[in-house]
Amino acid sequence: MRNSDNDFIYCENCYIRALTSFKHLNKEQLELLNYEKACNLYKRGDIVYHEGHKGGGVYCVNKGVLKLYKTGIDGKEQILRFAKPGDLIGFRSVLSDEAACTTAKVIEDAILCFIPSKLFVDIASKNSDFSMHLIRLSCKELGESNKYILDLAQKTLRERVAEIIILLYDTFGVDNEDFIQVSLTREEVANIVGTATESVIRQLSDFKKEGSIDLKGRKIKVKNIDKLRIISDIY
Amino acid sequence: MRNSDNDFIYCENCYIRALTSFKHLNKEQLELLNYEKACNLYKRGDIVYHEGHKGGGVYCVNKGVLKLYKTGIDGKEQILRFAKPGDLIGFRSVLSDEAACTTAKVIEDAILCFIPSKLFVDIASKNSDFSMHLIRLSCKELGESNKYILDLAQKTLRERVAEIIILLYDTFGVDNEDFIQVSLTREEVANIVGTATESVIRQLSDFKKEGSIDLKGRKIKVKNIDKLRIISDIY
DNA sequence: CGGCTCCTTGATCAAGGTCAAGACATGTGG
DNA sequence: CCACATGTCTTGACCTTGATCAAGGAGCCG
Repeated sequence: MRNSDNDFIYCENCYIRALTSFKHLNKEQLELLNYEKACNLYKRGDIVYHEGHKGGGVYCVNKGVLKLYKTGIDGKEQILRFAKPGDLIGFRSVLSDEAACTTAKVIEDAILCFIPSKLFVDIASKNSDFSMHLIRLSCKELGESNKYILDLAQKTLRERVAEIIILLYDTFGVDNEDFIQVSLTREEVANIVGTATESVIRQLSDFKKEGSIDLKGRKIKVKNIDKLRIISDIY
Repeated sequence: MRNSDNDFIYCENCYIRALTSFKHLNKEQLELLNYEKACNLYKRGDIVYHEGHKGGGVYCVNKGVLKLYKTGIDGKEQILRFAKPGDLIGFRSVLSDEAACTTAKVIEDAILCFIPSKLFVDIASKNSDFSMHLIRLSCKELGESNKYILDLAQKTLRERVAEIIILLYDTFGVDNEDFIQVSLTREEVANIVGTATESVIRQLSDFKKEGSIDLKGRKIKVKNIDKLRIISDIY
């Protein structure tokens, strides 16, 4: 984490705010938020918070990309989701008053605004539009987690890898050459799919042979998204 | 579902209410709830709501046990959680305004009180104690789902079966002979663990040979919970 | 009794994990 | 500029886990 007073963001003018639950704040709450929040620059590899620690607050992603993961046997990561501009992270543990159940690590240099628990909970309990938006958020995430449980339990590796490519495609979009705009190591992809690095590599090169994708270093080019959708069995 | 006017439950006197988010209602809201809710008796096997359908409301479990599952390939169920007295089901889809992502099926005869969406959302948006309690609920569930994703992705069958026995133990308790007080078919156990019926059977008989459990029909007697905890690798 | 459903066990097989080795890319210091 | 080290990627060989198939047993009910 780096101090970056010159990067100070005024909530009033923050265009990211429209994407978040904070769009429901009234003027007074917005001023409080602006006053109490702290914006900081984070570099690739920085850890924002650690699994098991009580989070002191919530982070609003203004710029960059993070991965949220749990650490399992032998330190193997299981990536649960990514966070990008407009996403709120750490609110689960703050709202349920439990320790963080994931670790948040920066994978693309980021600007994060920190909002202290107290203020966050305070606003939530006073502003029903805000809190209803949060409920919708956590219920949506819950739906996604439940879906992924089914996938892990029942789908084959091939189906899951196809599904993850689609997820990355939908989450990060593609550049003008159809390369997905995120750079993950093979190991990281494996840690989303829930498999071994070698297995992901094999599956990716199968998809390449079949003409569904192309590979250029860490970048994945999507050539036939429909084929992948059929494989991943989204019905 | 059966009508059961004689089973009518007055929210004011309902001792289950103290266990639920409804304990935060004021007198007026409680009267509304009492007036608008509908209590019904359900028999084992009854389906309360179906995956994919827009839920018309939320159910409060007064008595009985239900399983909540998603249906996967070839109709194979993945059980996500159970609901017992004091639990609220169906609120995820109501609050996120999505279709139900699970099916709710009765496994022990139940009394459920139905609360229409409109009333439920209305109360949530007006009563912040109530809505904060709901947030906490969904965030907790989210934490559990995330934990299970890690388990499915990284743990062996043996570890997962041990873990599920502990889950059932904690959720349903034991009778005076240490038998877990829930009756699940082997297939249902397999559908929690995320594996084949035969694999669960083999693992259970292994645990029996090792002296961790005893089996009597569908009932599981826990003989050495600590050993199971070590196996399931909860640290 | 026959006809269910569920449970159990054995045999077989494939998916995918693990191990090992080499390729490739990148960065560093001499 | 080269030699070397480091980290990631890739491929092949092998082996384990657990899925699948098949058959028989136990319990229950009309």
